Amino acid sequence: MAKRPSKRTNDPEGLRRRILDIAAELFQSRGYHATSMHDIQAEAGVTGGALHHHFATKKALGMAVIKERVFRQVEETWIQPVQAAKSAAEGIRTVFKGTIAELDQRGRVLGCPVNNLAIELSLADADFRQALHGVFQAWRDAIAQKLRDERNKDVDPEALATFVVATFSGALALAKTEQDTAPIRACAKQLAQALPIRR
Amino acid sequence: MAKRPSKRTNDPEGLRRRILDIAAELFQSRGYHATSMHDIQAEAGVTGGALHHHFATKKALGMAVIKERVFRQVEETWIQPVQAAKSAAEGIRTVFKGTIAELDQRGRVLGCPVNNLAIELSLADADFRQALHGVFQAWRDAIAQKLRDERNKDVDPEALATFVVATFSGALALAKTEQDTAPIRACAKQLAQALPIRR
DNA sequence: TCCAAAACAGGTCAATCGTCCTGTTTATAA
DNA sequence: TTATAAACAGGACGATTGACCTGTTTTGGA
Repeated sequence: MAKRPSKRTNDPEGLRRRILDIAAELFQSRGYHATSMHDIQAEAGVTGGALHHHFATKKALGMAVIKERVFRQVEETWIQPVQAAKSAAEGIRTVFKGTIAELDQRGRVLGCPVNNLAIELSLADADFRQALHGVFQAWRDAIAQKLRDERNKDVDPEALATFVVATFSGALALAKTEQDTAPIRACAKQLAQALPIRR
Repeated sequence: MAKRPSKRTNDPEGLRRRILDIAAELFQSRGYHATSMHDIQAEAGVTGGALHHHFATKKALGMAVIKERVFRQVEETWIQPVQAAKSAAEGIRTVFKGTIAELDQRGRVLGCPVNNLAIELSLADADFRQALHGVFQAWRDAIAQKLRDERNKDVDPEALATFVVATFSGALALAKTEQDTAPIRACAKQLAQALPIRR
């Protein structure tokens, strides 16, 4: 018995994931306000009904992007590598090197996903600010914890972790404006001198 | 003879300056895309005709804000103080300290004006990117030149200057998201250790 | 005094924004 | 099978956006 050619197959999780992926991509490359719901609709290939079904408002979509995409990116590119490294300094160096290599390979520098949204949305909405603050905090905490484990009395773990996060975010902002990884390389070099236990 | 009560007094330069001031303020606190021409019109107390007469497009207004306001802010808060300081390290420390004091006094942290616009506009428009790149360059050059004057063989002036600019921008982004100057203080402390000739 | 250009007033315009509506199809459990 | 809710289609909605237009007033040089 031949199956009637179904016109549609419901896949709520897959659709939701596709919308989130596209939204995260567009929010990073164009910014939140410069990306319209229609853009996301067209780019993801979904109808307005489907988009509204999964995310009733643009803010809900933005919050989901932060909590389910941006946070995960920070976990993957920073938190896990730092935890897995044999020392904080080693982990930080590795992440910088990896970032530079990845961006050199790709054409464009889009900047730091957390920082991009943080700057555009922190003052616009309290919920956005809190969510982004949480991402920064987790990022910083992972580095601080690694530094704490090393029990180096010359090191202030919290301050140094904040310093690393700030420098990375700033370096990517400069690289974005310059469309070149040179600023990141300069910061990686200078930061290496400021990190403990050179080896 | 009593003067006829004139309904209007033309003051093109004053009006232009007022529009630029308001636009710079709104672009910094709300962002470029989140600020409408109507917002600027209302906030500056000018008519649509006057606004359009001085700035035909929003982009033209944005470019003028970058070149005539943001650039000037960087000159005043960074370039001049660094040039006037007895050493680069001393100048950098002074600017950080001044920024912290100013922000602690004020309620809100709006972030770095250059960085705010750079992140939102660098990928959106080539002219914006170039203009903002120029501001970053002037900022960095001033610090690099001061470092070069000191002829310290252990210091790479360009790299260290980039490092300082990145750290400052990133620190203000963190402070903006946290609405607290703590990240800037942490960065100032860590940066001081990385600067040459501690005194 | 006269006149051309600049400065400004006040509103219109199509396009686009985010939201939401009604209807249809698909999946799920009884 | 049947009922019920979730998933999705496709557009409509009023509000707002940036641009710009015509008309009036002011200004400064001839």
